[in-house]
Amino acid sequence: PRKEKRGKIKEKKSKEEKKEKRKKNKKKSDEEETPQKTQKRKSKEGEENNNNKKAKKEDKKEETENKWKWWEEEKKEDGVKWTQLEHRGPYFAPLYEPLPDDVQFYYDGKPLKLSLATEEIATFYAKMLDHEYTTKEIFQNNFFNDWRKEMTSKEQKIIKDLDKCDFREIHKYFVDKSEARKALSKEEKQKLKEESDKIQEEYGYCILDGHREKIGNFKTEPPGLFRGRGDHPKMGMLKKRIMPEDVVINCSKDSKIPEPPEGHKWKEVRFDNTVTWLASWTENIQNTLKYIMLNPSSKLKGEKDWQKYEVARRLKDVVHKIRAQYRADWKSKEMKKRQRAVALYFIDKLALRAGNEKEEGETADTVGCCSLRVEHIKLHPNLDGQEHVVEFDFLGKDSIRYYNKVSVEKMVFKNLQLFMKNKNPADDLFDRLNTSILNRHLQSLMDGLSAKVFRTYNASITLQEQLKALTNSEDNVAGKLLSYNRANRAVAILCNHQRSTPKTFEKSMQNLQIKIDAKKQQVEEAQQELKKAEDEFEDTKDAKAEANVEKKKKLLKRLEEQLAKLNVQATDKEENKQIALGTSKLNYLDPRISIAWCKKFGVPIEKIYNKTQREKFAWAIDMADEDFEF
DNA sequence: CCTGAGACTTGGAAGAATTTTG
DNA sequence: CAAAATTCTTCCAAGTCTCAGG
Repeated sequence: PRKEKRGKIKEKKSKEEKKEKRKKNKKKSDEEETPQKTQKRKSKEGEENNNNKKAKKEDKKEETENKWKWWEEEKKEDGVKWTQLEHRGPYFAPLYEPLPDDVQFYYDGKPLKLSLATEEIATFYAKMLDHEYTTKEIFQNNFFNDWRKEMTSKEQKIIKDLDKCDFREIHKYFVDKSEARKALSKEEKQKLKEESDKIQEEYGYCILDGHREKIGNFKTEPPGLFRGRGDHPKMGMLKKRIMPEDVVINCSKDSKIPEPPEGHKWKEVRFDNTVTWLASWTENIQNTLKYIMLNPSSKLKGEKDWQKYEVARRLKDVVHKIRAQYRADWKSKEMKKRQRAVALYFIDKLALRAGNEKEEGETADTVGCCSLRVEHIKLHPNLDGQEHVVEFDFLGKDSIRYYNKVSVEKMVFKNLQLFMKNKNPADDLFDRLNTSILNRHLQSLMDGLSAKVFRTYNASITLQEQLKALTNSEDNVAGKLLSYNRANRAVAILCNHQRSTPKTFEKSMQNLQIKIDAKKQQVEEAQQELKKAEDEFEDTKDAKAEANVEKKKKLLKRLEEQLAKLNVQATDKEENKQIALGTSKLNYLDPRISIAWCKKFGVPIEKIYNKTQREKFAWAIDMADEDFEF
């Protein structure tokens, strides 16, 4: 309680202090708004109903006024995460609604009425019918196995072959249903939205140390079929419905303890203030825990995030020493040390993940640095004019392929040859190393250092360097944003953050090209018209003609700018085809670097961070000025 | 040291909402 | 204004890493 008080007082005080600052900021950002935008807003004003607008405005006000600036408070003692935690417990997935009687399941061509539980599981499969998953044998087998377990003995006797099961009518029912939902009237949609807002309002927040904080995932996961990524041995297995009896609640002793749904009990209620989760349950596929935790905008998550970047910044001070040491260790007499040094080199240079061991047969076969196998690399003494080239080809996290050809130092190359000698393709490359050995070593080099810190550090430092190299202060905002995206992209490539090419990519690229061509045409026409106007002015020398010249000049300039913008867009799009920027932006790049860049070059923060991102990075937005250096 | 449990971060895809376009 | 395109949000799987206990 004492702590809480102190926090509150501090908050109040700081609020007053910041009021001035905020005012200034607001003015500034208002001014910075483009005229276009203001105009749009104005034109909207007329149509939109006043009530709505007012409500929105108040909403916005509240947002800025009530924010908890936890980063201005003193830290809690080690290991204690909160002193007060109150919430409503998870929101449970809706119960199964039976199919209407005219929607039937067919076995061997004949309609078959299923028991409720069996029918529910059948709908899981039916819903996925046009997904590639259902064509895979493992998926089908796992599903059928688990499905049969839940059948009545009578059903078990009849349903013996998945190929004889016809789910198409059920499938169609759900397709139609989702179409119908899309086609609802505005009012009906509004009503649905209000209902979900109400649930969000009730279950989506908790009270943490006197502050209302948003929860990240307040709903239990609905039952369904497990979809792993890549070649997952468990794909298609039945994910069971979570019941209150499965759920452990965590909250503070003196808080209002959440009520389980009527007729039910919690598995357990505990009061553990050394952890950050509000509720947990064990998931039946991998037998691991799942948690309900806070939203990234919360203090608990934000503080940790901030701390992560501070650790990475400390690495910056010692990284030269560490690099010198692992280079020296390449020549160590101890095999163990050599392997450690080469692995660390990969982690540092290529931003590979640590690579924990995984239980065989339980998950897809993926690897990281320490778990690389001989079959994952090829050594080329010479390749495409480069020496000592290592060709990596393996599946990493989420079964995303890592493919890279890297020219490495001679000593690394020699070591790799040594590590691979007399081994089978399926043998571990670093047979004397694992993540715990590596991390123990790293911890001894710097407090808080582990393998993943290198990824954070290299990502952030790369962004900072790239921004420095690419940004041209003469550019307009669009040009600067292209530079930002390119810097971001360099990081995403480093971290191997890939996405599948969007389905609409080719088409939208074509459309853009058409637009560019049309704009070029316009520019040419405008040039001709300007010429004509100039000639006319030459002849007549009258004021009207002069004004006309000015007008045409302006038009041309505007068109040229628009063309440039389109070209920038096209470049950006093409370069981004298979790169996913989101993960690095959200998890690896110290937000203060981006914010400092925005401030320095007069780019509004909203251009690089959307609302959610600004909420997550509120701490950074508040504390970073344009001089921030990572 | 090794092992497994536990807690927490990181990841792309899919679905929903919003904006742009024709 | 509807359809298409784009952006944002949700979903939940899959990593990392620490710690307790043998």
